[in-house]
Amino acid sequence: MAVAVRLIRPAEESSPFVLRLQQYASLSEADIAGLQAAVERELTIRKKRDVVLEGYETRKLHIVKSGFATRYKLLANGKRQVLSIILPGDIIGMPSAFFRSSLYSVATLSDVTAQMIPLIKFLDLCRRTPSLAIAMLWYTEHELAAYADHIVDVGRRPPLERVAHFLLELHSRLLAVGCAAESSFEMPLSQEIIGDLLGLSAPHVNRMLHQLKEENLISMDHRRVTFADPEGLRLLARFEPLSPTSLPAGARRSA
Amino acid sequence: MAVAVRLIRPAEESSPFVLRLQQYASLSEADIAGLQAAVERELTIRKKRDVVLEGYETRKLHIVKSGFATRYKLLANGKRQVLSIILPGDIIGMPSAFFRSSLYSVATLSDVTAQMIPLIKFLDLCRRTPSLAIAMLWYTEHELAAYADHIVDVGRRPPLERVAHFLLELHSRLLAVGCAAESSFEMPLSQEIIGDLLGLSAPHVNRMLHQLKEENLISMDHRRVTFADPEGLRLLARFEPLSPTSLPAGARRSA
DNA sequence: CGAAATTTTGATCACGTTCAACTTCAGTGG
DNA sequence: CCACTGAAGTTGAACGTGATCAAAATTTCG
Repeated sequence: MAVAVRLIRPAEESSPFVLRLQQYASLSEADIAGLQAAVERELTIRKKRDVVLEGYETRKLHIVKSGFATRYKLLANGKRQVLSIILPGDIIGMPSAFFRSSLYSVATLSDVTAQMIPLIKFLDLCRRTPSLAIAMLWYTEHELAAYADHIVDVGRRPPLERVAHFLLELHSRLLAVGCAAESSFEMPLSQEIIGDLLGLSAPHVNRMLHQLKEENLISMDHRRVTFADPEGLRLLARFEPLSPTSLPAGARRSA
Repeated sequence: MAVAVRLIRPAEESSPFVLRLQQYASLSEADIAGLQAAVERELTIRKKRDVVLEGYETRKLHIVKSGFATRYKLLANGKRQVLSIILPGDIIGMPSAFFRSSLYSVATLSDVTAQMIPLIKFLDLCRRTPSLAIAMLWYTEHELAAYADHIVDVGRRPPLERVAHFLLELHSRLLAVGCAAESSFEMPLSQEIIGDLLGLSAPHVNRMLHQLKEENLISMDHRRVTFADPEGLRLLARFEPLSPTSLPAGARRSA
């Protein structure tokens, strides 16, 4: 009765986004084709550009194919809170496009290529494609759980664990989209951004990173992070991967 | 062309949940009837009970009709992070029911009456009712934005603003479900819980609350909070209500 | 009415910020 | 190719905030 969740034909060249949706609900060839058809255009945004600006209206979704970006908010006191790191397979304009004016800003960290779909078109597609709607619901719940984890991080985890937890989470997400090795990865973020993500100052992030090195849990070379002791790190951070989503029987049935 | 969003017949006795969904997409009588039909049973949970326990599997959604609860996580170091306050119209089991085992715990703060729907049944209903699926997507995006706000609160807002922001947010949510007066409300939370919500210690919450009183922004009598200077409070906290959701034209069209 | 939970208060202290200087690195144009 | 420039990383010292702990006062509830 239990079914393997990730039965995806390896031959097929799927986008990270489609790959991700497949985890949540099985999409037919037609469903995927419909999604592709809704894409209005594919574009590349250069490094360090703003894609979405807080306060402005957006009615577009950008499905990221490659590259990295940050979703953040600037406060009146000059501080910045980074809400999330956007990786391939993520959607820019979520949740911003669902509100009158964008709640947050998004800026690219690297060149980003993305597929643009107007929100209305996307919602219409969801209306016509129940399994896509279900998959999207699942996708958003997943996002919600990630945000919840972030709240716990920032609210109650001590700085060292916070940094450790963040490294593990980033790695597992990068791994899922094929942007990381088994136990090392290229970190596309400055320590200042990590600080703004975790609610710490940049110098303190630096100290915590060094402490993790001293305790032989990680090693760093330029921007490459290697987990010297993945198990120890997981133990320290009490990291539990979010990914293993469970699929109820009903979700696989076709409409 | 612009349509009033909350055109709801006042005569009709709608649940806070349905009222909320109506904001996101127009549901037909049949849609609502279908939702009611999916309810397996209505139940009342007594004060201070656990509804969901972290680590256990849940496959049920509980739509809250009345009462309050907290969604929280216990850390290994004995600390607790409260993720959100659950009010009437909210769903218990979200996002927990979407994962193999529940990510968080939920405990009631007061007696809670709720309508139980098995997740599978609910998803099947979404599959058959596109407008419900769309409304739910919207609902979850809204939840996501609330969590994002929470991250900003805990990560970068100074304690005084944090508490002020929290009071305003709670009030506006209570107001939306008819559990608050224009500028005062009964606060169902101990200072310890507020602390665990905002990442502060209980004594410090106490101090901040007193400071707000001293600055004549609020007044408190037992558990009743009154906004003495709502505008000043909003200014201090830079509070921007999340509620005004904008409805794209497409969302109102029927399938 | 008594017991338990919650609020309030104060004193101490550690943690993490802040700020500034310095170093290293990466990218660019001469 | 190297010198230059700006960004990012690193370090240290001083400071202030908010945690912690404990005790007292008050409220709530059984």
